[in-house]
Amino acid sequence: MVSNRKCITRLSRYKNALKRLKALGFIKVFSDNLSDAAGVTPSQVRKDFSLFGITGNKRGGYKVDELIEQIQVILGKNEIQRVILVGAGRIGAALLRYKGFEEGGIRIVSAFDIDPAKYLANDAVPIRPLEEMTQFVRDEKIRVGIITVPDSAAQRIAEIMAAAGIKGILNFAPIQLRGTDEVVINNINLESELENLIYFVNAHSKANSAKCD
Amino acid sequence: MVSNRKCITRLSRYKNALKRLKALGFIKVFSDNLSDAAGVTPSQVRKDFSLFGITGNKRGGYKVDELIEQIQVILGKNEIQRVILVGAGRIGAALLRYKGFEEGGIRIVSAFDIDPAKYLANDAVPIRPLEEMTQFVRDEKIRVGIITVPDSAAQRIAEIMAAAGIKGILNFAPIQLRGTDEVVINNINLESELENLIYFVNAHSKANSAKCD
DNA sequence: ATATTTTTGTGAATAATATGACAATATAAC
DNA sequence: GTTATATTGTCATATTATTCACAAAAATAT
Ligand SMILES: NC(=O)c1ccc[n+]([C@@H]2O[C@H](COP(=O)([O-])OP(=O)(O)OC[C@H]3O[C@@H](n4cnc5c(N)ncnc54)[C@H](O)[C@@H]3O)[C@@H](O)[C@H]2O)c1
Ligand SMILES: NC(=O)c1ccc[n+]([C@@H]2O[C@H](COP(=O)([O-])OP(=O)(O)OC[C@H]3O[C@@H](n4cnc5c(N)ncnc54)[C@H](O)[C@@H]3O)[C@@H](O)[C@H]2O)c1
Repeated sequence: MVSNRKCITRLSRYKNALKRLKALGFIKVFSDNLSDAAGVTPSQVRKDFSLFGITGNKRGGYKVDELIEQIQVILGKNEIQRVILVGAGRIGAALLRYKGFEEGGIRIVSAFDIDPAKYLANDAVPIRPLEEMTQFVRDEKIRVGIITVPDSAAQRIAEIMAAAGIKGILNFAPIQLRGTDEVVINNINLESELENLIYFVNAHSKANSAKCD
Repeated sequence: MVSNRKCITRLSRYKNALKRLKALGFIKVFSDNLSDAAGVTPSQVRKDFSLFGITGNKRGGYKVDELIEQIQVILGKNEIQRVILVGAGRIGAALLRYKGFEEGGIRIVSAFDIDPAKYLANDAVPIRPLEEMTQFVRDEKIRVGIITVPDSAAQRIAEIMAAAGIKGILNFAPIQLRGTDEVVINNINLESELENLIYFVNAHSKANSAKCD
């Protein structure tokens, strides 16, 4: 098992780049085509592949179709990944209705909320009472959940998810949920992403005005 | 200038942790309180601070208020950061209406779209025709933009933004926009975040079933 | 057939990050 | 005041990630 976040993220990038290259008619690629398309170095590509036991052909590169297939298997894309979401508010609803996940083999099968005004039993993705979540997760053997509730509720929802058997959580609430041996957590903090960007924009403009001295 | 993404992200985390600690009544903190609250090691905290020239008192720790203030200045939170958004669709609308950014000193001052059905001249955050963006950015000296248009339009919007004088872009479209010397880009790919999570959930369950052999 | 070229796969070298260790020093205890 | 104690700030060390370099292998050219 490769336990390097960045490396897995690159794998997603390679997969996306490969799909573009395939659409452009490429049948095979070399590590430097792919690295170009993915914005990394060729040796990074080869090293990553080596880590996952992906092999190509000396002087022949990699067959695009096979490569996509191999990466997809590593990323679990050989089967549809069923996911639930808790908190059908603004951002939750945006995610629920996004078609792109399904195209990538990720299906949000149900949402849950505490607000009865949000319930929608017969939608493409039903929105159900929170109380039904635990049973649903157990019955459907769901392992991945998305949290889009207010920060004050996030920790509690994470605990309910973990107790129900969820093994991975994508959390959008602006609190840093801590993972355990049992549950992997990926915290997305959009304000922090903006702060990060703003820091670099400011640092950059200072560096440039310094250059002008 | 510190040019380490992770380090800036930690700074956001410290800031958030400090605000929580302050709410709990802390007047001063030590590197190990803070590291606990932020989920890093104490030496990481001190190392980061040292990098930014933040100093405390030997045996006295750091005064919470001063520390928050210093970090906020580094992150540009001493002034309101004005930001625009292009693509007032599902995810764009969720971001537009999110109150949390304003609380953190980040204000989305206007959105832009090509679909006249989306225009809303007199909303809290107006949604205007895309054609008005360039002028708006110039007049208002906006430096940061958020892209929430379909992937097919993202590259073009990024170029228009750059030409108008935008220096930093937070991109939600699932294509990897490439930064330049002039423009910093932070790509958020939510599908890739889910793929990442799913990889670790699967890898973990395999590792555990292996343990059971 | 043989030589030349191209490209992989990987171990070694380098670079980037994080942790550890501890001297310096401020505070508190006596 | 003196001693003991706690905590920072930073340099040394360890760990992790990336790039380099090149032998091995396959394809192509001669
Ligand atoms: N909207 C954004 O653009 C945005 C941006 C960054 C972060 N976030 C974060 O995402 C989260 C959701 O934001 P939002 O704007 O969608 O908020 P929202 O208020 O629109 O939606 C929250 C939803 O969660 C539901 N909810 C509340 N408590 C619950 C509970 N205990 N169990 C189940 N459901 C519960 C509410 O009924 C509501 O439907 C927040 O933590 C917010 O900080 C949102
Ligand atoms: N909705 C989600 O949850 C989600 C999740 C992951 C990624 N994304 C990505 O975010 C982006 C937006 O997704 P969405 O679901 O909000 O889509 P959407 O179709 O709801 O919204 C897109 C908006 O962009 C506008 N638009 C299109 N072309 C434009 C142009 N050239 N200039 C200005 N505006 C333009 C459209 O009029 C529309 O309002 C997409 O790239 C999508 O892949 C969305």
